[in-house]
Amino acid sequence: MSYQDLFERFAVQVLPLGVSDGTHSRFKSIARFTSARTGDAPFKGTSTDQIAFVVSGSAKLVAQASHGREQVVAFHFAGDLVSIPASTAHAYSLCALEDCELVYFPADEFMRLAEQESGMVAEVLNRSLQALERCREKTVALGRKTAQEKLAGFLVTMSDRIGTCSGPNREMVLPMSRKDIGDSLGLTIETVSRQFSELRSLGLIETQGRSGISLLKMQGLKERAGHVKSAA
Amino acid sequence: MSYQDLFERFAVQVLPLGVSDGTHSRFKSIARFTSARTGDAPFKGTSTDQIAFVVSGSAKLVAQASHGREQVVAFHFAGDLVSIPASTAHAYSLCALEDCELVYFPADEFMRLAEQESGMVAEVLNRSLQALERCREKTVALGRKTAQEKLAGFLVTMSDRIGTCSGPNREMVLPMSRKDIGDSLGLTIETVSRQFSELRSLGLIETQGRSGISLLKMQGLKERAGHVKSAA
DNA sequence: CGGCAGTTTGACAAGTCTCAATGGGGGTGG
DNA sequence: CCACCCCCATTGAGACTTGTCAAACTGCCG
Repeated sequence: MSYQDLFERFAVQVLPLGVSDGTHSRFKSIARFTSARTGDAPFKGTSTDQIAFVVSGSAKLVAQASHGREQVVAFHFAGDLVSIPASTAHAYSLCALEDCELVYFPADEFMRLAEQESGMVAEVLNRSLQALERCREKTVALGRKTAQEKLAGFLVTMSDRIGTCSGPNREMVLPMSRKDIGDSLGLTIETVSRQFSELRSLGLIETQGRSGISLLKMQGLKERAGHVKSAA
Repeated sequence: MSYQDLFERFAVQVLPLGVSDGTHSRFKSIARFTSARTGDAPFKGTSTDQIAFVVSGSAKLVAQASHGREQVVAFHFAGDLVSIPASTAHAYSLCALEDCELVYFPADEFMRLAEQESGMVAEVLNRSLQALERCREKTVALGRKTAQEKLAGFLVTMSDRIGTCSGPNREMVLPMSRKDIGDSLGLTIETVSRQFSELRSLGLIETQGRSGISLLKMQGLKERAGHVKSAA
């Protein structure tokens, strides 16, 4: 896809309707582009905050702790806007799960421009609040849930984001490996695998190959995710 | 403190400089006020998103999972703006650690008004991004750190927010109990207590009574917090 | 079809949780 | 102002979930 087209995808989804031509072209002048192949981490070691828009593909936002430990902070898909902080206590990077096309900006310039269009800041704020909400939910899972609850909750959440309906079931193709899932849930590969087997033997899911998943009993999965009753 | 004064505290810290009188008074007209005594949770069970400004005191944002498990998602102090979501998979509430004075708003009305002042949305966005950053750092701690690293990191972070310098050391009075700390770090009271003892016997901290803490060796604590080297 | 990376499964170790008892701080009432 | 008492914190022993190490298996790609 041409840079022109990539930018337009960003503009349609993020710039508010009726944005002035001037703002449109100013964003275009500071936009940068990159294609990341699976496994690439284009922002690794960045010394300034970045804002990236995922035009296509999927990616994981990874934080690195000492002793080579990695924590997946969030997964992102086409249409998502991701803020990638410069290194603080932990080093962050955005790593492609599938080949990705990205439009990105230095965060400070992006914010400066955005402030000139109030609808634009509001759009970014909405997306940030959504990211905050997801991060809070992940916090609860990491802090207070068992391995099985973590995986059940993960599958339910993912099916909302990338799943398709198939009769009463939901199906999806996970773009991430068992290691990525483990690094996201604070578990090891082995524990993730054991819990997949457990959910399979409980009849809650079926798997097709390495990445195909069918959720057979959404209700049962949600119950096992350890949510509070009020959440229907 | 009078409602008038409470609102002015909010206005000075959150409304942008040079905001119009109209906006100022519109915010004032939707503002609500409450005083929470230690242990009170004024937004428990709210069915709509709320935005709260902490004028004085300190509070914890708590998420409730099944089986009575609680996860402290964030601690907040005077001057903080907190977004409290209506219940989703988990029920959230803001609970006072010390007596609090709060100014709050229904989130939807707040956002609608904010959008009319671009500087206002930008201010809220900045604060949200800071909250997101803190939440991400917590995610790393919960997912990939040992009990000792969690507590060391917690003490370092808290000292940045509420600590005072005392020669080469940093001192603080923690407003939260061991249970709150455990619920924040995904640990039990007992494990938190054991790690306090361990850090004490390593000569990294001293404690005065239940809540007084002196951090004696910041460098040593940061190393034990499991941060990556690059973070000086 | 063959090789390899990723996944599954098993046995064992370790860190944290649970349950229980003791100790101490700090607030309250005399 | 002091003493008492209750709640929180600390410490200990044993159980359990998850991590670690190792081996076998299997999709998937060339």
